[in-house]
Amino acid sequence: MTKERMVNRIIGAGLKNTKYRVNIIEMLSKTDELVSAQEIYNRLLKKSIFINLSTVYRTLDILVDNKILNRVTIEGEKQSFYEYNRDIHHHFLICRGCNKIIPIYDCPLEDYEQKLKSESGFVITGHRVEFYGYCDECRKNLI
Amino acid sequence: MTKERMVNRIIGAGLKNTKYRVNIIEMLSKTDELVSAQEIYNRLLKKSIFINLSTVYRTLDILVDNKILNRVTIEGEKQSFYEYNRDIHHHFLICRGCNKIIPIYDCPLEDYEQKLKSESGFVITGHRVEFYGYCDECRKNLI
DNA sequence: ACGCAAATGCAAATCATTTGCATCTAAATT
DNA sequence: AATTTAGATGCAAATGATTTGCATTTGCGT
Ligand SMILES: [Mn+2]
Ligand SMILES: [Mn+2]
Ligand SMILES: [Zn+2]
Ligand SMILES: [Zn+2]
Repeated sequence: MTKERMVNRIIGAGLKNTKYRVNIIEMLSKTDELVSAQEIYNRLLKKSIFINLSTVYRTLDILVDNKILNRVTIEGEKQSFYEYNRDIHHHFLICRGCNKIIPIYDCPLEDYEQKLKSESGFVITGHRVEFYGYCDECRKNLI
Repeated sequence: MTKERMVNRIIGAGLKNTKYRVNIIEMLSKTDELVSAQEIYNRLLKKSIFINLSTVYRTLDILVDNKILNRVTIEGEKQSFYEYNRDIHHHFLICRGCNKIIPIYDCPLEDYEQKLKSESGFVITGHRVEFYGYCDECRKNLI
């Protein structure tokens, strides 16, 4: 993911090319972690990038609206998380021990959605799936 | 669900039997809707039951801790919703048009969880699944 | 009826997120 | 290159759901 491609995605969405937008896209495109707004702010600060927290929020909103990022909400967590949108349908495995969030690039629901559609009359436009449990490491610490 | 059984669930959990706890359990046990704390407050008010909103929250917390109710969070909604816990594993179908939430008493993930367990080394303790789309009625209004 | 721990009411605090408004900047236009 | 202006940003204050501290009340065992 070159800086040029990021700028192209920003401009392509009809947005102004600003350093903070590039910074945020850059950070998220380099990880598959889910990162909160506050954590984005903290990580930028660590790199001496002085963005205002409300600009972080506004930037995230706009980038989500333009499908450059995804907003993800996790059961039991009050803040939202963000990830770079790679246009790869996926779900999450979430450790209740260490709060690690692991993406799963696999979907068990494709067939089921068809079934649901015919049974319910609903037009299904998407779904969300999360698995909860304990990762290898945390499992060991469960006494 | 008789009032006596509700009182038994409360006492069985080691809690004091109070009118508000019974009122809230009673309300939720009579519907399969997901209801927010504020909406619970409003519905009680309509029946001239004058509970304080913070008591609603505290009661919900305790009843969730004691597995008498379930707390449910919905993608894109900031408040939590509550349902009576019937100990029946289920998921939800959510209409993006009218925000109707329909429980689905069926689970497409039982086999998949096993697979995931062996592949990831995770101990899986639960999952969450939601389907989003448009119900019959709202589909018609989609131009 | 008495005593105490638990439950409640009320007001204030908290926390993530949003907003109003003044100022600044990207980038289109002269 | 200077000018213009819509859109972006900073800052402080507002918001909305939820939580908390503390005084008062209530359920329930004695
Ligand atoms: Mn899927
Ligand atoms: Mn299931
Ligand atoms: Zn873990
Ligand atoms: Zn609908």
